[in-house]
This record gives sequence, C-alpha cells and structure tokens, in this order.
Amino acid sequence: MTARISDDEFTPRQSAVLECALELLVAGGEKALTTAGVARAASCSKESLYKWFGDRDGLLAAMIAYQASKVRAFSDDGGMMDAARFRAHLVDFAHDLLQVLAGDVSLALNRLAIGQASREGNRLARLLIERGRRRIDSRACALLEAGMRRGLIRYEDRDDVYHTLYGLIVRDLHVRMLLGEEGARRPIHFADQAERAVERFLALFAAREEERAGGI
Amino acid sequence: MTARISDDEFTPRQSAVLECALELLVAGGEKALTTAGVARAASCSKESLYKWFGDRDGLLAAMIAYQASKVRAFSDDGGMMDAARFRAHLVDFAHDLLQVLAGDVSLALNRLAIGQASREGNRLARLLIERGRRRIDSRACALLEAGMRRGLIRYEDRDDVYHTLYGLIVRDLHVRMLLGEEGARRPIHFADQAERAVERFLALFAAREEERAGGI
DNA sequence: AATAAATCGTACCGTACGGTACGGTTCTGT
DNA sequence: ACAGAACCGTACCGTACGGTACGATTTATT
Repeated sequence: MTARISDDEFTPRQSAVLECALELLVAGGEKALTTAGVARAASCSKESLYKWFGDRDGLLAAMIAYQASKVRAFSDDGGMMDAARFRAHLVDFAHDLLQVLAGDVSLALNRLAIGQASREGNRLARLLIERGRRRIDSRACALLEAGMRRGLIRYEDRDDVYHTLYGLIVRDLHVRMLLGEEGARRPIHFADQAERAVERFLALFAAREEERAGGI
Repeated sequence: MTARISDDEFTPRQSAVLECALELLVAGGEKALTTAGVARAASCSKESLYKWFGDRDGLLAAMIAYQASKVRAFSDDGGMMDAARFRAHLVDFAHDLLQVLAGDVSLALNRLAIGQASREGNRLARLLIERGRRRIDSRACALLEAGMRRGLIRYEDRDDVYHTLYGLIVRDLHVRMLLGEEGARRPIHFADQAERAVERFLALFAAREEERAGGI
C-alpha cells in the first residue's frame, strides 16, 4: 500500500527530498526520475525513500501532493464590486492561470501524469486534477457567481460559461507548452492574452446596460 | 541515424507492423510499447524492426508519420458560400476537430509525445505538430479566410481569431482527455459543443448585417 | 551517558528492456 | 531452377532500474 497520501503533511526532510525530486523531474523528465537519482540528489538513502513513500508511484503521488500544498488557495472578492473591478478580477485570474500553467513544475507534473494516463486507475492524473485543478476552478466559479449575483454577467450553466472562459484564455496554449513548443512559453504575451480573453468573454456574457440596474 | 522519415512511404508489411505497434500503444501506453512486444504482436523479428526504423525512437517517429499519412487533408470550400453555409462549415470543422482529438490513436500519440517532450530536441512532439496539426490549422485558416473574403466575418489577425475559435471549441477538453478523465470522452456531446462554440464564435466575429453587403 | 530509533551509503538481486547475432525459411529476380 | 536477399524466430548480451538488506552513523529519548 502506497503510503498515506491523504495526510499531505511532510516532514521538513521529506519536503527537501521532494523538492530535489521535482528538480530532477523538471530537468530531465520522467526518465531522469530514478529512485537512485533522487536518493543521490537529495543525499538520502533509497531505503528511506521506500519507507516514506512506499514505492516509486507513491513518490510520484507525493510529489504532486507536495507541489499542490505549496499553492495557496485564493479567496478574493468579499468587498463590493462594480463592473470595472469585476473585469480587473477576471483579467487577474486569466493572467494567473496562464502563469501557473506555464510554470516549469506544473508542466513537468502534467507531462508525468499524462504519460502515465494510459495505465489503469489513472491515480496520478486524478490526483493532479483533484489537487491542482479544483483550486483554480473554485476560484473562477466563485468569481463568476459573484458577477452573476451582482448582475454584471448573465448565464444559465455556470460550468459551461466557466469552461468557455477557460478556453478563451488558454486556447491550445497548454497542449503546445506540454509538447515543448518553444514559442508557446512567452510570458511577455500573457498580459495581452489575458486582456483579450476577458474582452471577448465579456462581449459574450456581460449583461446589457439596461439589465445591470435591476431585475430580469 | 534514425532511418529516413522524410519519405513517409511504408511497405505494406511495414504498415501492418506499425498498425500493430499503434494498437499496442493505445492498449497499454508507452510502457507497453517494447520492441519485443511489437515484434511478437506483428509476427516479425526484432532485427527487421531495427533494420526498418533504426532504433526505438525511429519506430515511434514512424508510427506518428504513418498515422498522419492516414488522415487525408480536406480541401472543402470552392463553391459559393452564404452565411448559413459558412456557419455549417464551421460547425463541421468543430465537430471533426473534437472527434479527431478524442480518437484513441490521437490521444495515445499525444501522450507519447508529451511524455517525451522534456528530452532535448523534442523530435516526436515537433513531428506530431508538423504532421498532425498543420492539416487542421490550414483547413481552418482557409475556411476563415474564405469567410473574411466574402465579408461574413471580420478580423485583423487571422492566427489570433483561429486560436480563439480553437479555444471556444476545445476548451480544456483535450488536456482532460489526455489525463484520462472518464467523463471527458463523451462523443455524444460533441455535436452540441460544436454548435455552441460556433454560435459564440460568430457572436464575436460575424460581420454585422450592414457590413455584409458591401465594403468597409 | 546510554539506549533506541531513524537515517545514510553502499552493495546486492532479479528482471526487463534495447540492441545484436545467427541459423533456418520464405520470397524474389533471372 | 537456382542464387541471393529479405525475413522470421530465438537466443544472447549488457545495462539500467526498482526494490531489499545491512552495517555504520547520526539523532532523539530518558
């Protein structure tokens, strides 16, 4: 049984080891992530690795859990919000999303999970979605619901509109980055892209002026 | 040197072997794609594999080239096109795109290329983009340019508008399918999704009635 | 300080895989 | 029909990796 992963607390030593493992993964992909390699890079024994994480798969799962635990969940909104602030929040979200997806570690972990996705169970992929994606989803959905409540946008199916926002922001960039396309990772353009995506999103879903004031 | 891949003609025997290899890859992922396994499944000798494809990487490249060669390039349009036909062409494109991306072999090859993307050079990933993606891109761009020429849509940057169309159609579905998410591959919903995506695309880029008739 | 637990480094084992070699067999060209 | 090439099946080699064992060393506990 592959060690406990429900308890995502790691000792400092274990965290340091996982950090080294992530570095190895980022540098050389899954092929470079050997147990002996991690042990050497982290100056620990293979025996400790197996004791802490069970087996290699447990190590991979721990790396995902560890990385996810480093990303703090946002809880923006709260204050009052007019159309301009709502738009700014959307742009912030878009920019953050692009930056997260373009991160070295994020790309490496996604490549890892996708590479293993054909295996039965899909443990890693499910973990990645559960731990990494849910946060982003919930942040965006909270934002969208706030916009809806204040009459700034109109929609029927929240998930549908969220996925549309996602598509407008990310397009095929994520897959292109996962494939290692050089030109794809130009964080310089992220700000522009975030603006344009939100522009189009609001063009599709913003409530019209006359609706913004009151009822239906 | 990894055999010639620029000449994408394979003998019938080689094609049969590559077919078996693709089956193996789809069934069990990269891990299941061993030279011995391919030889056994295809009833050929490992020596022939190495003679034909050079080494394992050459085999992978040949699989991509072979699969790409099976997909015939569209050359739709040609006839005259009004707004309704243009819309129908867009929906067709969207539907085809979703169906292609959701294909077993497509997903398996993308997983393979992504899993190897961290290696230097990125040969497989570049091959996949070059051979697989370009066709889709060119079909869509031809369609968009035809729509532009006939005054049905208006845009400034063709690539930008194409990527927006792509994002509206695919959203995060491709990555979710690559991660093996069960709910993602529901071809039943593809038709709906294609309709909705085109709807939104036209809401963003369709020329207004008064523009459709004549000049600026 | 003494004892127990945890950890390190290294060595070891079994297996699986990439790649090669070779004898026997089928296909091809003349 | 015959020679030569292509090909199949199998066996073989070296290596690399996952996983285990163990003595030496460090750390924690009382």
